[in-house]
Amino acid sequence: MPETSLAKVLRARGLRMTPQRQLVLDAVRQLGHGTPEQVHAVVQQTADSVNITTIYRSLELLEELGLVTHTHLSHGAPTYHPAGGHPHIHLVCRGCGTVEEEDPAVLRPVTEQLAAQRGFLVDVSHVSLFGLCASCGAPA
Amino acid sequence: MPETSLAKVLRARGLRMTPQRQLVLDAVRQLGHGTPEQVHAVVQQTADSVNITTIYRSLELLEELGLVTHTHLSHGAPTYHPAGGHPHIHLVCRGCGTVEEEDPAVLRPVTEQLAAQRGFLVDVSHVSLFGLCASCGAPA
DNA sequence: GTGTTTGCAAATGTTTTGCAGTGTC
DNA sequence: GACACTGCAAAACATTTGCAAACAC
Repeated sequence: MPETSLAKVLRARGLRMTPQRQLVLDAVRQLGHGTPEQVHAVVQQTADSVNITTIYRSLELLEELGLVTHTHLSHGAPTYHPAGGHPHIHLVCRGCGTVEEEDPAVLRPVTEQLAAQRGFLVDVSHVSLFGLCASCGAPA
Repeated sequence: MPETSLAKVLRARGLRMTPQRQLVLDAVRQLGHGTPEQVHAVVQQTADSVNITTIYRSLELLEELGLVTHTHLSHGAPTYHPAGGHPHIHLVCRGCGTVEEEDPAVLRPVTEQLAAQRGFLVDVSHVSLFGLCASCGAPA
């Protein structure tokens, strides 16, 4: 995980390296997964003048560059997370709102069946499952 | 599937039967699945003066009554569909945008594993899987 | 007639866009 | 010194709320 790869990737496209972009990427990595607002909050801890608009634009760019990806969780809130690392699916708890990550391998039986049966190719990198986590599911 | 059950369900709660509510329910059933805007469009074919606000309020009410449910699809767009019928999961094609329905039973292996391993209880009624349908997945 | 429901308008929250100034290369 | 990037303000969009008029019961 080369920390300076961002500059390199940007330059390869004729784009420019800026502190804001590095901060946004760092924030996503630190959060693991987070909404644009959460990313904004983290970035502002270091540079409080960074505008929310820049967060949106940077996230979009980083996604184009393949450094982050996003999914849509419960209420439709977009959630960004680092890409390139291990792929994973999301387990979203409706009780406490916690987001856990899980190995996409658990979906194997499902994806295989859907492919064989329907020809539908599931994009496992964008799967979110809703439900109740261990703490919320077990009554008190 | 009693078509007049709406009036009954409403009355049981001290609520009132209105044409708007029936139209919204009919529209959801006709669409199979649709966003509030799509529902609005369908309702307006019959009564063009119905306000979008009423669509939102009716959908919320119908959901409370257990007659429809909703999930969040790709871009976070809320999608409503009839409830009480057969439960199902959604297969959303990123290529053509088509939404197919599938038997939640295919998820059994996954839900069992997550329950045993993590204590996470998946709500199968709200599952959406993204990917490519047979037509879009197979090149031309 | 009473109380619920509707439609309109305005408020809200989130994301996008335009533009002039700033900073990177 | 060009041109990309940022910040600010305003626009766009989806959804929610307040309120008076209209309708179901």
